[in-house]
Amino acid sequence: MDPQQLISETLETWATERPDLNFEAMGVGLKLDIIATTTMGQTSDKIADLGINLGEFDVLATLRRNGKNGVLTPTEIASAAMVSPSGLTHRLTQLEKMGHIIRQNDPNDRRSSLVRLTPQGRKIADQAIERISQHATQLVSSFSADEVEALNTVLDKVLAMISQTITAP
Amino acid sequence: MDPQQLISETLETWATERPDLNFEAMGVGLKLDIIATTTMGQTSDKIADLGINLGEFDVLATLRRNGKNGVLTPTEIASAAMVSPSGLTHRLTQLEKMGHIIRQNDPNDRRSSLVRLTPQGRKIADQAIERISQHATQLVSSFSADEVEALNTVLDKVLAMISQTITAP
DNA sequence: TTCAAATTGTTTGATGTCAAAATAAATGGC
DNA sequence: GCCATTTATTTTGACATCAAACAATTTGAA
Repeated sequence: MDPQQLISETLETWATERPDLNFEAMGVGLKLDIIATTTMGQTSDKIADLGINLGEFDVLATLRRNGKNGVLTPTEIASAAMVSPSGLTHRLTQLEKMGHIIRQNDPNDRRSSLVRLTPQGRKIADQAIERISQHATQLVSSFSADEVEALNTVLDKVLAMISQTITAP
Repeated sequence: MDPQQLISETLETWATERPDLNFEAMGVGLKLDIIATTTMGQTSDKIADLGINLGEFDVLATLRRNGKNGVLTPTEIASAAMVSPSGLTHRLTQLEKMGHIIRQNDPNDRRSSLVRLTPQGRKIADQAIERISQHATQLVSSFSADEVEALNTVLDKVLAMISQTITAP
């Protein structure tokens, strides 16, 4: 079913059934969610033939962005990738199997380990980021610079609102 | 890690490592994704004590919005809830266990069935939609009517863009 | 120094989802 | 009317994720 029609129908029928409630804000949230889900799905498709999913890309990207070293601890990666410890362990295991990273002992802390990007992993990360940035650019290609600017401004405001809610639940 | 800082750091470091690429659009996508994920997580928390998750709420809501009948076939629900057939089966099974819906035989088509909202399920749906709409309203409470209007306009434009991409992959 | 508390990464168990196969029934061209 | 095709739902198998329990190690206060 067409997302736009689905959203407008949902809001209209709710307004009929529950005229005591206000659904304008919920409509914004609904749109945001569908946009995010759809675009992320498309992005995932763009890199599928590289053999990685978005979560695994996130790990490679975090390492790739970390300057020349390409070395981080699992804790550091988990924080940057916003993934649970157990989720990260799984991603690292997969990436290690593919040869995109290696796990080494941390000489300073035997509880920890060092995750290092391999040359092959770096290559995959570079190919993926090219496709991902281009796909995003294509999606907003119909917007003017002013419109993108305005969009960024309002999104930043929402993000600030959300951060408040996180720190004070 | 703070989402805003995470996004800005990500964009800055990518710009350093890959100055040949443009990351402005990707930044918009990143913000959208984090906003959607975070707000949906908060929304999920708001209804957790009702014993349902967002997917299950979506099913109840689809039935609740369907006028006085509160009866739909699984296929109709799956289309409206944008969930796979197998995913819907699982949701229906859970909801039936809780007593929020019942599955009846479709007298006109023996392959199909009729999913009916119980009075209990209707009550849960009503409680949930109250909390969800209020939470959304609270999240955009710092925006003026004009700002919400502008946000809706730009989101509609993005949605239209996405629908194109879907129909022509 | 010693040992309780905190930290790090992994394992385990559960959940929710999807794709594909399976099952059952309706439809339509001949 | 027959039978191949389509449609509706469920089942199966796989996967990514998380929370909680766990094992190993470090830290810090008495």
